[in-house]
Amino acid sequence: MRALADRVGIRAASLYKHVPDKRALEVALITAGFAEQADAFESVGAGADALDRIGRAYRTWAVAHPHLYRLMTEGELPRADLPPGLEARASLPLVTAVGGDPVRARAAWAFAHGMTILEIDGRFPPDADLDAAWAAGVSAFRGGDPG
Amino acid sequence: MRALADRVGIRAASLYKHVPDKRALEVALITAGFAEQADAFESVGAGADALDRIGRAYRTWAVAHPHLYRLMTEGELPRADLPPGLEARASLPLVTAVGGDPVRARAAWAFAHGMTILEIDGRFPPDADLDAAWAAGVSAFRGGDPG
DNA sequence: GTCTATAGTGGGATAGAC
DNA sequence: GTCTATCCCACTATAGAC
Repeated sequence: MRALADRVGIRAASLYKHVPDKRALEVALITAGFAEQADAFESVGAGADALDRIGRAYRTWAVAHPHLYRLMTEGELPRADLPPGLEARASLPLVTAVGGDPVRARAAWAFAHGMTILEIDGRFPPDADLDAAWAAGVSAFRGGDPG
Repeated sequence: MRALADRVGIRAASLYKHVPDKRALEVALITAGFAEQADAFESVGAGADALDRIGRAYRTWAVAHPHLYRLMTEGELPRADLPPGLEARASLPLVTAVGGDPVRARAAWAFAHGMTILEIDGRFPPDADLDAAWAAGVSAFRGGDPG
């Protein structure tokens, strides 16, 4: 709260005239983040390479907002305090891109999140080719369902 | 440190007679964790379903040690303070299971980590079938490389 | 190797004047 | 809506007696 107040140019105590507590502020940020993500994913459109383009949009957005991405994906999601339908709206493009199967979409999301959070946390070896890893994952989830 | 001291039955200050600081303790825990993981992954053996069994071993171990798993995968990895070769030993079974391609192994690891950390953090919807999602991911990375 | 006591830091939040 | 002043708590770590 103090760091934020510094950025805004006021004292930390003054923030509590605008927001009840720290968590409410976080929820507002998370809400804005999901809305931005939804816009980004919807803008890639449909087509054969939709999954590839969603993957790129996912990574690009997260790397551009690493702290917000971490806030959005770590710990309990405050579903009750989020605008109804927002989470579904942000995830719909991916579900569509993998053919409508929510199970497959969940797996693809786990891959994307794993790649992203490991990159943000600097966990990959310095020489790792992350573009290639993303391509391998996207290609794995693009193919027909053999299972 | 106080919670640990309580568990051990001594005062927090006394811990510093055994370990220089908190980080050294964490590094010791991380080292033990990787050794345990390596044992678990090596014990699945080779074969056509090695990838499936490694996936199950990965998830089982992580869910059994959620706090240690988080400690091992969050933030910077203290590579310089880890026993040489330990990280490689823990990851070798996966690399072998995906056919020796480190890029493909990296993608499969990202999927496994994504599934795992999202499950530990309770981020999946309550009705999500995680067994099915794991199966979908494993099947995606088991198939031949079309990309 | 254990203890008590304490230093030092940081962070969330409130009270009340203006 | 901003400020100053302050409270309260949690936490890592050290000093020094035993």
